[in-house]
Amino acid sequence: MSVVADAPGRHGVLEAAARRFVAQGYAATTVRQIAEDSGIKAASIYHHFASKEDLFVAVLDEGIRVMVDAFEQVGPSTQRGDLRLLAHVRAHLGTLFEHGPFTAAHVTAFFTAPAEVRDRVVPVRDDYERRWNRLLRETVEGAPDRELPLLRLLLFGAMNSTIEWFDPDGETTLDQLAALIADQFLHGTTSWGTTSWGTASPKKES
Amino acid sequence: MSVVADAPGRHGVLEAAARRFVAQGYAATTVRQIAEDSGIKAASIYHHFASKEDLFVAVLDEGIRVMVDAFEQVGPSTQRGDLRLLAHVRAHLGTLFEHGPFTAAHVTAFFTAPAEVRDRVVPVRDDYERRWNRLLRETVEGAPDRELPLLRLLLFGAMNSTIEWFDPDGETTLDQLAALIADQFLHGTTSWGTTSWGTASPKKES
DNA sequence: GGGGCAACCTAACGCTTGTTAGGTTGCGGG
DNA sequence: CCCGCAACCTAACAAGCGTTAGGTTGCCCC
Repeated sequence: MSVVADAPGRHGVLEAAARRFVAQGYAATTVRQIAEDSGIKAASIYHHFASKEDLFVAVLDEGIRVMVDAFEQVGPSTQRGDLRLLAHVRAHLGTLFEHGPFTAAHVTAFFTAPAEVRDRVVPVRDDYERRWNRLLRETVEGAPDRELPLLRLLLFGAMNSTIEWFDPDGETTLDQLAALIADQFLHGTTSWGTTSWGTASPKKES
Repeated sequence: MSVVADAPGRHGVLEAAARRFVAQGYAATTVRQIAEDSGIKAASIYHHFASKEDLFVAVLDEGIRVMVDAFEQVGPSTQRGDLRLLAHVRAHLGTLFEHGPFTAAHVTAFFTAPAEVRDRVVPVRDDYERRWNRLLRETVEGAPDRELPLLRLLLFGAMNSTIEWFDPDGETTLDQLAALIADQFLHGTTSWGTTSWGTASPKKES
Protein backbone atom coordinates (compact mmCIF):
# COMPACT_ATOMS: atom_id res chain seq x y z
CA MET A 1 0.00 0.00 0.00
CA SER A 2 2.10 2.89 1.21
CA VAL A 3 5.62 2.50 -0.05
CA VAL A 4 8.25 4.17 2.02
CA ALA A 5 9.00 6.01 5.18
CA ASP A 6 6.87 8.20 7.28
CA ALA A 7 8.34 10.21 10.10
CA PRO A 8 10.42 7.91 12.30
CA GLY A 9 10.21 7.76 16.05
CA ARG A 10 7.39 6.78 18.30
CA HIS A 11 4.81 9.03 16.71
CA GLY A 12 5.74 7.87 13.21
CA VAL A 13 5.15 4.29 14.23
CA LEU A 14 1.85 5.22 15.83
CA GLU A 15 0.63 6.95 12.71
CA ALA A 16 1.77 4.25 10.32
CA ALA A 17 0.04 1.70 12.53
CA ALA A 18 -3.18 3.71 12.51
CA ARG A 19 -3.18 3.87 8.73
CA ARG A 20 -2.67 0.12 8.43
CA PHE A 21 -5.36 -0.63 10.99
CA VAL A 22 -7.82 1.54 9.04
CA ALA A 23 -7.08 -0.24 5.80
CA GLN A 24 -6.75 -3.82 7.00
CA GLY A 25 -8.02 -4.19 10.54
CA TYR A 26 -6.06 -5.41 13.53
CA ALA A 27 -5.41 -9.03 12.73
CA ALA A 28 -4.49 -8.54 9.08
CA THR A 29 -1.90 -5.91 9.91
CA THR A 30 1.57 -7.24 10.68
CA VAL A 31 4.20 -5.61 12.81
CA ARG A 32 6.59 -5.87 9.87
CA GLN A 33 4.26 -3.83 7.65
CA ILE A 34 4.00 -1.08 10.24
CA ALA A 35 7.78 -1.11 10.64
CA GLU A 36 8.38 -0.80 6.91
CA ASP A 37 5.89 2.06 6.61
CA SER A 38 7.62 3.97 9.35
CA GLY A 39 11.08 3.30 8.00
CA ILE A 40 12.48 1.10 10.72
CA LYS A 41 12.89 -2.62 11.31
CA ALA A 42 10.24 -4.74 12.96
CA ALA A 43 12.16 -5.41 16.15
CA SER A 44 12.60 -1.69 16.73
CA ILE A 45 8.88 -1.28 17.20
CA TYR A 46 9.36 -3.00 20.53
CA HIS A 47 11.57 -0.19 21.72
CA HIS A 48 8.49 2.05 21.66
CA PHE A 49 5.67 -0.38 22.43
CA ALA A 50 5.66 -3.52 24.53
CA SER A 51 3.50 -5.48 22.09
CA LYS A 52 1.35 -5.22 19.00
CA GLU A 53 -1.63 -5.14 21.29
CA ASP A 54 -0.26 -2.20 23.26
CA LEU A 55 0.44 -0.35 20.05
CA PHE A 56 -3.14 -0.96 18.98
CA VAL A 57 -4.50 0.32 22.26
CA ALA A 58 -2.33 3.43 21.91
CA VAL A 59 -3.86 4.05 18.48
CA LEU A 60 -7.39 3.58 19.81
CA ASP A 61 -6.74 5.88 22.76
CA GLU A 62 -5.31 8.57 20.51
CA GLY A 63 -8.38 8.18 18.32
CA ILE A 64 -10.70 9.02 21.18
CA ARG A 65 -8.47 11.80 22.42
CA VAL A 66 -8.78 13.47 19.03
CA MET A 67 -12.55 13.09 19.13
CA VAL A 68 -12.90 14.52 22.61
CA ASP A 69 -10.60 17.41 21.73
CA ALA A 70 -12.69 18.23 18.68
CA PHE A 71 -15.86 18.03 20.72
CA GLU A 72 -14.47 20.41 23.33
CA GLN A 73 -13.27 22.93 20.80
CA VAL A 74 -16.74 23.42 19.38
CA GLY A 75 -17.67 25.18 22.56
CA PRO A 76 -21.03 26.79 23.21
CA SER A 77 -20.39 29.45 20.59
CA THR A 78 -23.49 28.51 18.69
CA GLN A 79 -26.32 28.21 21.14
CA ARG A 80 -29.30 27.51 18.96
CA GLY A 81 -30.20 23.82 18.95
CA ASP A 82 -29.97 22.93 15.31
CA LEU A 83 -26.79 24.83 14.59
CA ARG A 84 -25.17 23.51 17.72
CA LEU A 85 -25.82 19.93 16.67
CA LEU A 86 -24.55 20.70 13.20
CA ALA A 87 -21.30 22.05 14.63
CA HIS A 88 -20.70 18.83 16.54
CA VAL A 89 -21.57 16.62 13.60
CA ARG A 90 -19.07 18.61 11.55
CA ALA A 91 -16.45 18.22 14.27
CA HIS A 92 -17.00 14.48 14.47
CA LEU A 93 -16.66 14.08 10.72
CA GLY A 94 -13.55 16.22 10.90
CA THR A 95 -11.90 13.74 13.23
CA LEU A 96 -12.61 10.99 10.73
CA PHE A 97 -11.18 12.72 7.67
CA GLU A 98 -9.02 15.66 8.69
CA HIS A 99 -7.28 15.05 12.01
CA GLY A 100 -5.05 12.12 11.12
CA PRO A 101 -5.85 8.43 10.85
CA PHE A 102 -6.37 7.77 14.56
CA THR A 103 -10.10 8.28 14.88
CA ALA A 104 -10.74 6.49 11.61
CA ALA A 105 -8.65 3.60 12.91
CA HIS A 106 -10.64 3.58 16.11
CA VAL A 107 -13.98 3.51 14.35
CA THR A 108 -13.15 0.87 11.77
CA ALA A 109 -10.89 -1.38 13.81
CA PHE A 110 -12.46 -1.29 17.26
CA PHE A 111 -14.78 -4.20 16.61
CA THR A 112 -12.12 -6.25 14.86
CA ALA A 113 -10.05 -6.18 18.04
CA PRO A 114 -9.85 -9.07 20.50
CA ALA A 115 -12.43 -8.68 23.28
CA GLU A 116 -9.79 -8.10 25.96
CA VAL A 117 -8.36 -5.23 23.95
CA ARG A 118 -11.81 -3.70 23.58
CA ASP A 119 -12.33 -3.79 27.32
CA ARG A 120 -9.19 -1.74 27.89
CA VAL A 121 -10.59 1.10 25.79
CA VAL A 122 -14.25 1.10 26.81
CA PRO A 123 -13.89 3.54 29.73
CA VAL A 124 -12.50 6.28 27.49
CA ARG A 125 -15.21 5.68 24.91
CA ASP A 126 -17.85 6.05 27.58
CA ASP A 127 -16.67 9.55 28.29
CA TYR A 128 -17.16 10.63 24.69
CA GLU A 129 -20.54 8.99 24.54
CA ARG A 130 -21.71 10.76 27.67
CA ARG A 131 -20.87 14.09 26.08
CA TRP A 132 -23.03 13.23 23.12
CA ASN A 133 -25.89 12.03 25.28
CA ARG A 134 -25.82 15.35 27.08
CA LEU A 135 -25.68 17.24 23.80
CA LEU A 136 -28.66 15.35 22.44
CA ARG A 137 -30.64 15.90 25.61
CA GLU A 138 -30.15 19.64 25.23
CA THR A 139 -30.70 19.61 21.47
CA VAL A 140 -33.46 17.15 20.75
CA GLU A 141 -36.78 18.08 22.19
CA GLY A 142 -39.48 15.62 23.06
CA ALA A 143 -37.35 12.50 23.28
CA PRO A 144 -37.35 10.76 26.66
CA ASP A 145 -33.93 10.47 28.34
CA ARG A 146 -34.14 6.71 28.07
CA GLU A 147 -34.08 6.78 24.30
CA LEU A 148 -31.19 9.20 23.91
CA PRO A 149 -28.45 6.54 23.85
CA LEU A 150 -30.31 4.71 21.14
CA LEU A 151 -30.74 7.86 19.11
CA ARG A 152 -27.04 8.51 19.58
CA LEU A 153 -26.15 5.04 18.36
CA LEU A 154 -28.16 5.54 15.19
CA LEU A 155 -26.53 8.89 14.55
CA PHE A 156 -23.08 7.41 15.19
CA GLY A 157 -23.90 4.57 12.84
CA ALA A 158 -24.72 6.99 10.06
CA MET A 159 -21.76 9.29 10.73
CA ASN A 160 -19.16 6.57 11.18
CA SER A 161 -20.25 4.64 8.12
CA THR A 162 -19.08 7.58 6.01
CA ILE A 163 -15.46 6.42 6.25
CA GLU A 164 -16.47 3.47 4.17
CA TRP A 165 -17.73 5.49 1.23
CA PHE A 166 -17.24 9.24 1.52
CA ASP A 167 -14.44 10.83 -0.46
CA PRO A 168 -13.44 14.18 1.08
CA ASP A 169 -11.72 15.13 -2.17
CA GLY A 170 -14.88 14.53 -4.20
CA GLU A 171 -17.55 16.96 -5.28
CA THR A 172 -19.18 17.16 -1.89
CA THR A 173 -17.38 18.94 0.93
CA LEU A 174 -17.32 17.79 4.52
CA ASP A 175 -19.35 20.88 5.40
CA GLN A 176 -22.08 19.83 3.02
CA LEU A 177 -22.06 16.27 4.26
CA ALA A 178 -22.28 17.44 7.86
CA ALA A 179 -25.20 19.75 7.01
CA LEU A 180 -26.98 16.93 5.26
CA ILE A 181 -26.52 14.46 8.12
CA ALA A 182 -27.54 16.94 10.81
CA ASP A 183 -30.61 18.00 8.87
CA GLN A 184 -31.56 14.44 8.08
CA PHE A 185 -31.21 13.51 11.73
CA LEU A 186 -33.30 16.41 12.94
CA HIS A 187 -35.98 16.63 10.29
CA GLY A 188 -35.86 13.44 8.26
CA THR A 189 -36.49 13.24 4.56
CA THR A 190 -39.38 15.66 4.89
CA SER A 191 -36.90 18.52 4.68
CA TRP A 192 -35.87 17.64 1.16
CA GLY A 193 -38.01 20.15 -0.60
CA THR A 194 -36.91 22.95 1.67
CA THR A 195 -33.14 23.14 1.38
CA SER A 196 -30.53 22.61 -1.33
CA TRP A 197 -27.30 20.84 -0.51
CA GLY A 198 -25.30 20.84 -3.70
CA THR A 199 -24.37 17.53 -5.26
CA ALA A 200 -23.00 14.71 -3.16
CA SER A 201 -20.81 11.95 -4.53
CA PRO A 202 -19.64 8.70 -2.95
CA LYS A 203 -16.21 7.67 -4.24
CA LYS A 204 -16.87 4.39 -6.02
CA GLU A 205 -19.44 1.93 -4.90
CA SER A 206 -20.06 0.43 -1.53
CA MET B 1 -16.15 -19.05 21.85
CA SER B 2 -18.55 -21.71 20.65
CA VAL B 3 -17.55 -25.06 22.03
CA VAL B 4 -18.64 -28.03 20.01
CA ALA B 5 -20.22 -29.24 16.87
CA ASP B 6 -22.75 -27.66 14.64
CA ALA B 7 -24.36 -29.60 11.85
CA PRO B 8 -21.63 -31.26 9.77
CA GLY B 9 -21.42 -31.15 6.02
CA ARG B 10 -20.94 -28.25 3.68
CA HIS B 11 -23.68 -26.12 5.14
CA GLY B 12 -22.47 -26.72 8.67
CA VAL B 13 -19.04 -25.47 7.71
CA LEU B 14 -20.54 -22.45 5.99
CA GLU B 15 -22.57 -21.51 9.02
CA ALA B 16 -19.76 -22.03 11.51
CA ALA B 17 -17.54 -19.91 9.29
CA ALA B 18 -20.12 -17.14 9.16
CA ARG B 19 -20.40 -17.07 12.93
CA ARG B 20 -16.65 -16.82 13.35
CA PHE B 21 -16.36 -14.11 10.72
CA VAL B 22 -19.00 -12.07 12.53
CA ALA B 23 -17.23 -12.36 15.83
CA GLN B 24 -13.61 -12.01 14.72
CA GLY B 25 -13.38 -10.79 11.14
CA TYR B 26 -11.72 -12.57 8.26
CA ALA B 27 -8.05 -12.46 9.16
CA ALA B 28 -8.48 -13.36 12.83
CA THR B 29 -10.53 -16.44 12.01
CA THR B 30 -8.54 -19.62 11.39
CA VAL B 31 -9.55 -22.59 9.32
CA ARG B 32 -8.89 -24.79 12.33
CA GLN B 33 -11.43 -22.84 14.42
CA ILE B 34 -14.10 -23.21 11.78
CA ALA B 35 -13.33 -26.90 11.52
CA GLU B 36 -13.60 -27.44 15.25
CA ASP B 37 -16.91 -25.53 15.42
CA SER B 38 -18.39 -27.68 12.68
CA GLY B 39 -17.13 -30.92 14.19
CA ILE B 40 -14.60 -31.95 11.54
CA LYS B 41 -10.86 -31.65 11.05
CA ALA B 42 -9.25 -28.67 9.36
CA ALA B 43 -8.14 -30.51 6.25
CA SER B 44 -11.69 -31.69 5.60
CA ILE B 45 -12.78 -28.11 5.00
CA TYR B 46 -10.91 -28.37 1.72
CA HIS B 47 -13.22 -31.11 0.55
CA HIS B 48 -16.00 -28.52 0.45
CA PHE B 49 -14.13 -25.30 -0.36
CA ALA B 50 -10.99 -24.75 -2.38
CA SER B 51 -9.55 -22.19 0.01
CA LYS B 52 -10.32 -20.03 3.04
CA GLU B 53 -10.90 -17.18 0.63
CA ASP B 54 -13.46 -19.15 -1.36
CA LEU B 55 -15.22 -20.11 1.84
CA PHE B 56 -15.36 -16.46 2.81
CA VAL B 57 -16.78 -15.47 -0.56
CA ALA B 58 -19.41 -18.18 -0.19
CA VAL B 59 -20.42 -16.71 3.16
CA LEU B 60 -20.61 -13.18 1.74
CA ASP B 61 -22.65 -14.37 -1.25
CA GLU B 62 -25.08 -16.22 0.97
CA GLY B 63 -25.35 -13.08 3.09
CA ILE B 64 -26.53 -11.04 0.13
CA ARG B 65 -28.79 -13.80 -1.11
CA VAL B 66 -30.59 -13.75 2.23
CA MET B 67 -30.96 -9.98 2.02
CA VAL B 68 -32.30 -10.01 -1.52
CA ASP B 69 -34.72 -12.80 -0.63
CA ALA B 70 -36.04 -10.86 2.33
CA PHE B 71 -36.39 -7.74 0.21
CA GLU B 72 -38.36 -9.64 -2.42
CA GLN B 73 -40.69 -11.24 0.08
CA VAL B 74 -41.90 -7.93 1.39
CA GLY B 75 -43.71 -7.46 -1.86
CA PRO B 76 -45.95 -4.52 -2.65
CA SER B 77 -48.48 -5.60 -0.04
CA THR B 78 -48.25 -2.30 1.74
CA GLN B 79 -48.44 0.46 -0.78
CA ARG B 80 -48.43 3.57 1.29
CA GLY B 81 -44.98 5.19 1.36
CA ASP B 82 -44.18 5.22 5.04
CA LEU B 83 -45.43 1.73 5.82
CA ARG B 84 -43.71 0.35 2.78
CA LEU B 85 -40.37 1.71 3.88
CA LEU B 86 -40.97 0.42 7.38
CA ALA B 87 -41.60 -3.07 6.03
CA HIS B 88 -38.27 -3.07 4.22
CA VAL B 89 -36.37 -1.72 7.18
CA ARG B 90 -37.88 -4.49 9.23
CA ALA B 91 -36.90 -7.06 6.61
CA HIS B 92 -33.33 -5.78 6.48
CA LEU B 93 -33.00 -5.93 10.26
CA GLY B 94 -34.47 -9.41 10.11
CA THR B 95 -31.64 -10.60 7.90
CA LEU B 96 -29.17 -9.28 10.45
CA PHE B 97 -30.67 -10.95 13.50
CA GLU B 98 -33.08 -13.68 12.50
CA HIS B 99 -32.05 -15.35 9.24
CA GLY B 100 -28.78 -16.94 10.28
CA PRO B 101 -25.33 -15.40 10.63
CA PHE B 102 -24.67 -14.85 6.92
CA THR B 103 -25.89 -11.32 6.46
CA ALA B 104 -24.37 -10.25 9.75
CA ALA B 105 -21.09 -11.77 8.59
CA HIS B 106 -21.35 -9.91 5.32
CA VAL B 107 -21.98 -6.57 6.97
CA THR B 108 -19.31 -6.80 9.65
CA ALA B 109 -16.61 -8.62 7.73
CA PHE B 110 -16.90 -7.19 4.24
CA PHE B 111 -14.53 -4.32 4.88
CA THR B 112 -12.05 -6.49 6.76
CA ALA B 113 -11.61 -8.61 3.65
CA PRO B 114 -8.66 -8.31 1.26
CA ALA B 115 -9.47 -5.95 -1.61
CA GLU B 116 -9.45 -8.73 -4.21
CA VAL B 117 -12.04 -10.64 -2.22
CA ARG B 118 -14.22 -7.54 -2.00
CA ASP B 119 -14.13 -7.11 -5.75
CA ARG B 120 -15.50 -10.60 -6.28
CA VAL B 121 -18.63 -9.72 -4.29
CA VAL B 122 -19.30 -6.18 -5.42
CA PRO B 123 -21.55 -7.08 -8.40
CA VAL B 124 -24.02 -8.89 -6.17
CA ARG B 125 -24.04 -6.07 -3.67
CA ASP B 126 -24.84 -3.61 -6.43
CA ASP B 127 -28.04 -5.48 -7.18
CA TYR B 128 -29.28 -5.13 -3.63
CA GLU B 129 -28.33 -1.48 -3.53
CA ARG B 130 -30.22 -0.76 -6.74
CA ARG B 131 -33.37 -2.20 -5.22
CA TRP B 132 -33.04 0.17 -2.30
CA ASN B 133 -32.38 3.14 -4.52
CA ARG B 134 -35.56 2.36 -6.40
CA LEU B 135 -37.48 1.94 -3.17
CA LEU B 136 -36.26 5.26 -1.85
CA ARG B 137 -37.10 7.01 -5.11
CA GLU B 138 -40.66 5.79 -4.80
CA THR B 139 -40.87 6.43 -1.07
CA VAL B 140 -39.04 9.64 -0.37
CA GLU B 141 -40.58 12.67 -1.92
CA GLY B 142 -38.68 15.78 -2.82
CA ALA B 143 -35.17 14.31 -2.87
CA PRO B 144 -33.37 14.57 -6.22
CA ASP B 145 -32.34 11.25 -7.80
CA ARG B 146 -28.72 12.22 -7.43
CA GLU B 147 -28.90 12.24 -3.65
CA LEU B 148 -30.70 8.94 -3.24
CA PRO B 149 -27.55 6.79 -3.04
CA LEU B 150 -26.21 9.05 -0.33
CA LEU B 151 -29.44 8.88 1.59
CA ARG B 152 -29.32 5.11 1.22
CA LEU B 153 -25.78 4.97 2.56
CA LEU B 154 -26.77 6.92 5.65
CA LEU B 155 -29.75 4.66 6.25
CA PHE B 156 -27.59 1.57 5.75
CA GLY B 157 -25.04 3.00 8.14
CA ALA B 158 -27.67 3.40 10.83
CA MET B 159 -29.30 0.01 10.20
CA ASN B 160 -26.11 -2.00 9.91
CA SER B 161 -24.55 -0.46 12.97
CA THR B 162 -27.24 -2.14 15.03
CA ILE B 163 -25.39 -5.47 14.92
CA GLU B 164 -22.76 -3.82 17.06
CA TRP B 165 -25.08 -2.91 19.90
CA PHE B 166 -28.65 -4.16 19.56
CA ASP B 167 -29.70 -7.18 21.58
CA PRO B 168 -32.73 -8.85 19.98
CA ASP B 169 -33.42 -10.66 23.27
CA GLY B 170 -33.53 -7.40 25.23
CA GLU B 171 -36.46 -5.22 26.16
CA THR B 172 -36.89 -3.75 22.72
CA THR B 173 -38.18 -5.94 19.93
CA LEU B 174 -36.95 -5.87 16.37
CA ASP B 175 -40.35 -4.52 15.34
CA GLN B 176 -39.94 -1.57 17.65
CA LEU B 177 -36.41 -0.91 16.50
CA ALA B 178 -37.50 -1.02 12.87
CA ALA B 179 -40.35 1.39 13.56
CA LEU B 180 -38.00 3.75 15.32
CA ILE B 181 -35.42 3.72 12.54
CA ALA B 182 -37.96 4.16 9.76
CA ASP B 183 -39.66 6.99 11.57
CA GLN B 184 -36.40 8.67 12.43
CA PHE B 185 -35.30 8.41 8.82
CA LEU B 186 -38.52 9.86 7.46
CA HIS B 187 -39.35 12.51 10.02
CA GLY B 188 -36.26 13.06 12.13
CA THR B 189 -36.32 13.83 15.81
CA THR B 190 -39.28 16.13 15.31
CA SER B 191 -41.57 13.14 15.56
CA TRP B 192 -40.60 12.42 19.13
CA GLY B 193 -43.54 14.04 20.76
CA THR B 194 -45.99 12.35 18.45
CA THR B 195 -45.41 8.63 18.87
CA SER B 196 -44.47 6.30 21.70
CA TRP B 197 -42.06 3.47 21.05
CA GLY B 198 -41.75 1.61 24.30
CA THR B 199 -38.36 1.39 25.93
CA ALA B 200 -35.25 0.54 23.95
CA SER B 201 -32.16 -1.03 25.46
CA PRO B 202 -28.71 -1.62 23.98
CA LYS B 203 -27.07 -4.72 25.38
CA LYS B 204 -24.09 -3.37 27.30
CA GLU B 205 -22.18 -0.36 26.20
CA SER B 206 -20.75 0.60 22.87
C1' DG C 1 -21.90 -57.67 -4.21
C1' DG C 2 -18.79 -54.86 -5.79
C1' DG C 3 -17.45 -50.30 -8.06
C1' DG C 4 -17.47 -45.51 -7.21
C1' DC C 5 -17.56 -41.57 -4.96
C1' DA C 6 -18.60 -38.18 -1.15
C1' DA C 7 -17.01 -37.22 3.28
C1' DC C 8 -13.99 -37.54 6.32
C1' DC C 9 -9.17 -38.71 8.45
C1' DT C 10 -3.73 -38.32 9.85
C1' DA C 11 0.52 -36.32 8.90
C1' DA C 12 3.17 -33.14 7.24
C1' DC C 13 4.87 -29.11 4.29
C1' DG C 14 6.70 -24.35 3.87
C1' DC C 15 5.89 -19.95 5.38
C1' DT C 16 4.68 -15.99 8.31
C1' DT C 17 3.73 -14.36 12.67
C1' DG C 18 4.81 -11.79 17.18
C1' DT C 19 8.52 -11.52 19.94
C1' DT C 20 13.32 -11.82 22.15
C1' DA C 21 18.41 -11.60 22.76
C1' DG C 22 22.15 -9.19 22.14
C1' DG C 23 24.56 -5.98 19.70
C1' DT C 24 25.90 -0.96 17.41
C1' DT C 25 25.45 3.94 16.85
C1' DG C 26 25.30 8.73 17.90
C1' DC C 27 24.35 12.51 20.66
C1' DG C 28 23.91 15.40 24.98
C1' DG C 29 25.58 16.41 29.67
C1' DG C 30 29.02 16.30 33.57
C1' DC D 1 36.44 12.91 27.09
C1' DC D 2 33.70 9.53 27.98
C1' DC D 3 29.45 7.90 30.26
C1' DG D 4 24.74 6.68 29.52
C1' DC D 5 20.97 6.07 27.29
C1' DA D 6 17.57 6.44 23.43
C1' DA D 7 17.02 4.63 19.05
C1' DC D 8 17.92 1.64 16.11
C1' DC D 9 20.01 -2.89 14.13
C1' DT D 10 20.74 -8.32 12.82
C1' DA D 11 19.54 -12.90 13.80
C1' DA D 12 16.87 -16.09 15.45
C1' DC D 13 13.05 -18.49 18.10
C1' DA D 14 8.68 -21.23 18.73
C1' DA D 15 4.10 -21.23 17.49
C1' DG D 16 0.62 -21.04 14.42
C1' DC D 17 -0.98 -20.42 9.75
C1' DG D 18 -3.24 -22.15 5.11
C1' DT D 19 -2.76 -25.92 2.45
C1' DT D 20 -1.54 -30.63 0.35
C1' DA D 21 -0.79 -35.67 -0.09
C1' DG D 22 -2.43 -39.80 0.56
C1' DG D 23 -5.19 -42.73 2.93
C1' DT D 24 -9.90 -44.98 5.15
C1' DT D 25 -14.77 -45.37 5.61
C1' DG D 26 -19.50 -46.19 4.50
C1' DC D 27 -23.48 -45.59 1.72
C1' DC D 28 -25.85 -45.76 -2.91
C1' DC D 29 -26.68 -47.79 -7.25
C1' DC D 30 -26.46 -51.02 -10.88
